Amino acid sequence: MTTATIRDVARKAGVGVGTVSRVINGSPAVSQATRQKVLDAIETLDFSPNLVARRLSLGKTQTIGVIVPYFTNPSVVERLRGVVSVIAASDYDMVLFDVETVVRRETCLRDVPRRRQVDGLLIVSLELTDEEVDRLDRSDIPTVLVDARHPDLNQVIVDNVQGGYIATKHLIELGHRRIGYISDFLNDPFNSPVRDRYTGYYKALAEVGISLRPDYHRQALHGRDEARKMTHDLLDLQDPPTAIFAYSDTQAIGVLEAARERALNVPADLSVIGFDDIEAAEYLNITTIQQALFDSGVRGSKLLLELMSASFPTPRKILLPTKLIKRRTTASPREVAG
Amino acid sequence: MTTATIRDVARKAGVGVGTVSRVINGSPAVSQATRQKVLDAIETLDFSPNLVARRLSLGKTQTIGVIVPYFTNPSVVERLRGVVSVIAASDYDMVLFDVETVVRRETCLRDVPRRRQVDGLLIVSLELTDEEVDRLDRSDIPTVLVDARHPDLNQVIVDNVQGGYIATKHLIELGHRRIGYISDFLNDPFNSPVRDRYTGYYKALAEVGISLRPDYHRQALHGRDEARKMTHDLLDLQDPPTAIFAYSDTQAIGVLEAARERALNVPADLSVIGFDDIEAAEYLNITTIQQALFDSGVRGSKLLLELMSASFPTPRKILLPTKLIKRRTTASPREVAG
DNA sequence: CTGAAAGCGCTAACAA
DNA sequence: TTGTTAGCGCTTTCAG
Repeated sequence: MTTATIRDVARKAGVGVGTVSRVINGSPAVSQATRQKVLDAIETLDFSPNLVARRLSLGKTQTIGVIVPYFTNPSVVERLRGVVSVIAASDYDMVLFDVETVVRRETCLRDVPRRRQVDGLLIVSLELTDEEVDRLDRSDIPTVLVDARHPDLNQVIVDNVQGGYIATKHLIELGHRRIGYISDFLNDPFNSPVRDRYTGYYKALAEVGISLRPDYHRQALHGRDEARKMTHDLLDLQDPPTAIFAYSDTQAIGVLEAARERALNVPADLSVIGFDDIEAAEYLNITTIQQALFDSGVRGSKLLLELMSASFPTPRKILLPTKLIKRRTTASPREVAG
Repeated sequence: MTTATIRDVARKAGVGVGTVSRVINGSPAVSQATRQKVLDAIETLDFSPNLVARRLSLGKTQTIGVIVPYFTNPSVVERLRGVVSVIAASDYDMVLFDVETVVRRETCLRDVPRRRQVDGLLIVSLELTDEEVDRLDRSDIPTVLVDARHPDLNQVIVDNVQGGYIATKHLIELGHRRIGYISDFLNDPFNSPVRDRYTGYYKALAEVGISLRPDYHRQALHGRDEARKMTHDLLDLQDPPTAIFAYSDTQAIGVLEAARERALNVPADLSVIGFDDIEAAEYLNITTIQQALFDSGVRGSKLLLELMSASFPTPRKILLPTKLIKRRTTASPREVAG
């Protein structure tokens, strides 16, 4: 079936295409009678305006691009849920770019703005280089970062330093002195949260005069299994930590697995605290640091929508707080509790 | 910054727009010298073709629409991961339509095809009425259903009857005779998996002469908490079930919660089996029926890609099997194991 | 091999 | 109030 065009409607209704366009777009400058004729023609032809043509003519795509890395990461998905919830309710379509490789990252970041594919861009959990930001600026496509920082861009971020601090402090207050931290690679230039949480960890330790033990910090690629292995390494130490702070809940689950493999009782033998408060953390009763994942997506897309209707003079930053959620994987260490 | 157009490039290179177009599209009918001139102009102007214009001209959107209900549902997300993985690697953009309300369902299903927004449509876990399918057919946009059935459409589905059967059979073989089933509403016209799994449950019971006890089947809206409540109802019965088959892992988690609230030991006091094998099921060691969630997304999008390049004479159906994953929430009932 | 020109379906400015 | 027309930026004949 070949779809009806505005021209077919015009012919059928015996009017010009301009008039049809006016009716479609609800212009008041059409007489009741003509409007009705056009409406009838639209009805019988089952006409609906071709969006692509409309977009070209308007110079607007009515589309928001969302770039996410690792669609496999539960916290990214949770943010995305927030994004979806507001975009679905808006007049915009949402096109999703999943970035898993460096090549794809580059093509997305370069081509999407340049080809005028989208009216606005939301970038989730992906840190940009200055050069990339420059190019973005030049394309003047409104852009908002969620869970990623850059001085020149609008962003919704979480206070990771505070989160790392709270987590570590919680363990210290329970009486732990030997506290490990397992995380993604600290030197990943695109992952500031890892560093920030580490900073918080460090701050809390320093505050009470516990000196940093480099061997208590392990890093690897993100993942449950990697975390499991790092935990074993940590527990193989002469004087192993009595508590482990995991960079993410996913990793905390790996820690728990390692503990189980060694028949270690959590929290009696080993305290574990995660980060994110994903759903699984609740199921598994993992003590964790909650960050507003869903909400960060909501706030980010709302900010973008605002930005698209009226650009701000200077980039706006929204900082979301974190919160300790005490559950069953943390307790005082044996030597203290006993 | 106003982006360069093909005309700017043509002027700069001193050629016609047609030639530029040929270069962009890799037509061999351009001399090496001209090609180089054009390439240079493109380079200096940082030109990239406007996608919307290209789409209008070609009459193709280079876009695949994906309609999903309940982006909150972990198994839907898992399928989506599969979809994303193949679309991201193709030349198509993916636009995501999240459908949470009836109104949105209707607008999506009606407008997306009619407005020529997409070249192909993937519908996940959403069952269509005949009328909706008719309209889809008339729009002749290639469509594939994932986890949803319809006689006239291409589809990737899972053998839910078999899954329900396997689950129930497993419990029977462990010695259970009083087996409950908690699920979404059976009479939801858009949710055939609920009915199918129920059919499997029924078949397995009938096979060994256990008569169906209506009070052993509870239904409610999907959700963990609803499942928790249904479980309490079941356990309040005079002779409560010794095993519960939950329609989904999410619901199985609710069952587990109820058991914990009653200080019931799982699996000693109560066996629980779920369905889907989402990640949480693994963490929580829930015995479940695995279905190829990710794979269903992969298969569905590949089928769609195929369909878009050459339509099939008759709708294709891919049936994915299910598999029992034994973990720690099922065991023989006390009276038998005793 | 290359340029000119006619669309793709719509919007909006301009006349009438 | 309405019809006509010139684009939007690209692709693709059709001549040459």
